[in-house]
Amino acid sequence: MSSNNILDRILASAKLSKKETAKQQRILRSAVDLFAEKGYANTSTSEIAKRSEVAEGTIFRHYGTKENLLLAVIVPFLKESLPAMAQEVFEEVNPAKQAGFGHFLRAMFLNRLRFFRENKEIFRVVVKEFVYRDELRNELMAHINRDIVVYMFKAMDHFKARGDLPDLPNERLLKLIFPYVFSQFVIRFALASEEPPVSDEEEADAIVGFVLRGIEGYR
Amino acid sequence: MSSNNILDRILASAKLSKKETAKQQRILRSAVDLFAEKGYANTSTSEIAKRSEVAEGTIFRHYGTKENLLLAVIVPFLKESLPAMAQEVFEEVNPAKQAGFGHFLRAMFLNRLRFFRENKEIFRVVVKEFVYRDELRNELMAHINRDIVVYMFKAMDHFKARGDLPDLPNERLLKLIFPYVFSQFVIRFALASEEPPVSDEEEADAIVGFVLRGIEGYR
DNA sequence: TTAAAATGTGAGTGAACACTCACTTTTATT
DNA sequence: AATAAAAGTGAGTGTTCACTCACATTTTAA
Repeated sequence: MSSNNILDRILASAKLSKKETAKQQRILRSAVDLFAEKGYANTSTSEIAKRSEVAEGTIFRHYGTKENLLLAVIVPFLKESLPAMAQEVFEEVNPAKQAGFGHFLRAMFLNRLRFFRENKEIFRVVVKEFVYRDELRNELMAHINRDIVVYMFKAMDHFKARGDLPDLPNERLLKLIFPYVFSQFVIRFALASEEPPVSDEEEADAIVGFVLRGIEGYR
Repeated sequence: MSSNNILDRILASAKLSKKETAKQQRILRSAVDLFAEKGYANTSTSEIAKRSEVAEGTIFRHYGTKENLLLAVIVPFLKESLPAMAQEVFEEVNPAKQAGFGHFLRAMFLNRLRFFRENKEIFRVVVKEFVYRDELRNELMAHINRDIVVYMFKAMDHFKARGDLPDLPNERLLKLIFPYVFSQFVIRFALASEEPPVSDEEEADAIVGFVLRGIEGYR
């Protein structure tokens, strides 16, 4: 393995993609399903070939290695889900336009809830491998800290200036809020076998309410 | 694989254990370290043999299969950590003796924090495999629901009767509290590379406070 | 229409894997 | 001290794995 880190390789491989063959799409679909179900390490390339009704050689013609196939699955998801938290969401969910931190948090929660639901299988793959592979996790965390957390801090400063958020250090606030919200996604989409029979809005109200009251105590 | 479920096999294999050889202990130690670091699927038995300075055959003499070795690692931990939550903790942390739900929760948090810290490596193995293996997770969850949740519900009823806890359905309360508390353990011991420079008591106060205020809103 | 490039194939390959077994060494029993 | 039982060994085994490659088919470009 060369000196490149994973994210560089992710971006590089994403650049290469022109158009996907029908067979490529079938390969990716099968890979996502199998990785989500049994994990990367327990899925063989011959199994993926069989399910996609494709010769095993075809997989390697397009992706070169099994590892690259995993990246081809994860890349588009990360490219959408992580920066989205920083850009798309921050526009749709513009802090300046929101009535308060609660509304902002609620909008973010609902936005990501729907995105993860639409990409449930890939989310499962990412969670599994995030826990399983230290190297991948460390590089992802570095990326998140570098690019995403900055935006969250900006939003928090905004609401703190408006007196809508207690004047705790940003880092402390994030550590109180983020694990709680994210654990809901992990439980719902990666661990539980089925979703609870509650509307998204009710769920959002409950969780945001919980978080807001929890934070308020520090004022 | 026979009709036995995992937990039955766990209990059966635990029954067999008489006394451990020095080499057996070295094997278990190496297995824990390697499983925690790279995951079960990415660790080979020859690697475990090498690190424990033991012939590969010795591993199979004692454990029969690689899968059984994993169970031999996980069993004692589960036998201590899960029932402990139901018995030891509920005696040491007797609901009737606690000033209130907050004190009870705080005591439980500190108790498990210390236990997981002492068994950090095994905790990492369990978390990794819990996320990675659907079958193991489902059986573990069934066990937790059957044996542990019952105790938690009893404690909650106790505090509700004393008016120390809002009169929400137990299930709902648990779903609000448990993910938050447990995610703290997962982040701290399974995902983060080092522990934060905060005293256990401060951490307990922060988290319990957060949870209590979050719940109180529902009154 | 034809050449070239891209896509697709599946038998084949070496390495790694979990596990076996005939045998040796150590420990426990009398 | 003799014997049996338990623990330990490592070369060997069959299987599975990711990956290759010479060739076939399809698509694109001129």
